[in-house]
Amino acid sequence: MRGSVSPPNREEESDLRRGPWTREEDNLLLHYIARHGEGRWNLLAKCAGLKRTGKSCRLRWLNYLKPDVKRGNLSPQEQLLILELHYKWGNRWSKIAQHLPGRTDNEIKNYWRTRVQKQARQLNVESSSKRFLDVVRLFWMPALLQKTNSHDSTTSSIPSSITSPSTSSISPPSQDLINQEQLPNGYNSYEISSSSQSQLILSPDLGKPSEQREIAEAPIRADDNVEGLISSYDQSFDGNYFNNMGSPSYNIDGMDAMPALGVHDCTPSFLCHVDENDIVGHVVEDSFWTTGGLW
DNA sequence: AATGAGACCAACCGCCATTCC
DNA sequence: CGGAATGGCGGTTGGTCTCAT
Repeated sequence: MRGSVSPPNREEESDLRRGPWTREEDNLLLHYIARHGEGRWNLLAKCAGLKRTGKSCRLRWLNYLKPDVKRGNLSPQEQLLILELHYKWGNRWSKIAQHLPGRTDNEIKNYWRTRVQKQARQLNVESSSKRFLDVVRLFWMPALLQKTNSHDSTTSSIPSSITSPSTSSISPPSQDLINQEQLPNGYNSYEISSSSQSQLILSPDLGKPSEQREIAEAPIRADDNVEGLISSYDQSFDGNYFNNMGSPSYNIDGMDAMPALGVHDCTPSFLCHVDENDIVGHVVEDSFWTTGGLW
């Protein structure tokens, strides 16, 4: 038998506290671990004078009190990494968490359930399905990547905040092209402005947005067959997220992009909406493009 | 100002594998 | 080797917060 702590009897069990931790409990746990280290959680709980199960103490420590636990929103880089790793490993939250320093499996799981699955629901697609993975890979990840670029590059002319695309998508003639930039992986960004807003448009090298309008396709609706479009991307996928001229793509609003899929107009360019409030912190992984073949 | 819906997240639960005696 | 304790994991729940009406 490991250790000498017997399981709580009925009386002790009814005495156990549950629910949110108090500051005093946190202090007890912190001080005990500082002196004696972690592990042997049932014993620890008892010795520390906590009326909690060992499991509860362990969870509190790992998910909240441990000094290296990072707080705050997930950065675009971290989100990218989660999408990438989930694609590889599925719901192996702890394994995924190992690759995001300071993030807990619980946090990643919560992120997946609240953000990612929500998008899948809105698309009427199983979040574990190939189809949804394709959507994530082809539309969401590039949007996040763009957020990453716009946040990381101090010299970039890509605006840090880009407004939501209108449903008409492509700029009317009254809008001015205020900046054009060649981005890595063979696509261009166009920053355009009107009196009320600016938009960032990403596209393969097809010319200015106003010219691209010529080949715009009919709007895509929720019940349209997205699969065919996805497979057309797959066929031409060579490490970039954009195929050649003539293939349709979607409006997409960064993190909140997925609801837009299927309900906004379809255009031959790629519209990003970046909410700068989402951008916090940094993470290291820079391997995304270099591992493009994986996708 | 009240309230209802939805989002978020900390905490719990149940199961399983491992460790220890 | 068997049984009990423990740790770890993924799924779920419920409380709180935010925002729209």
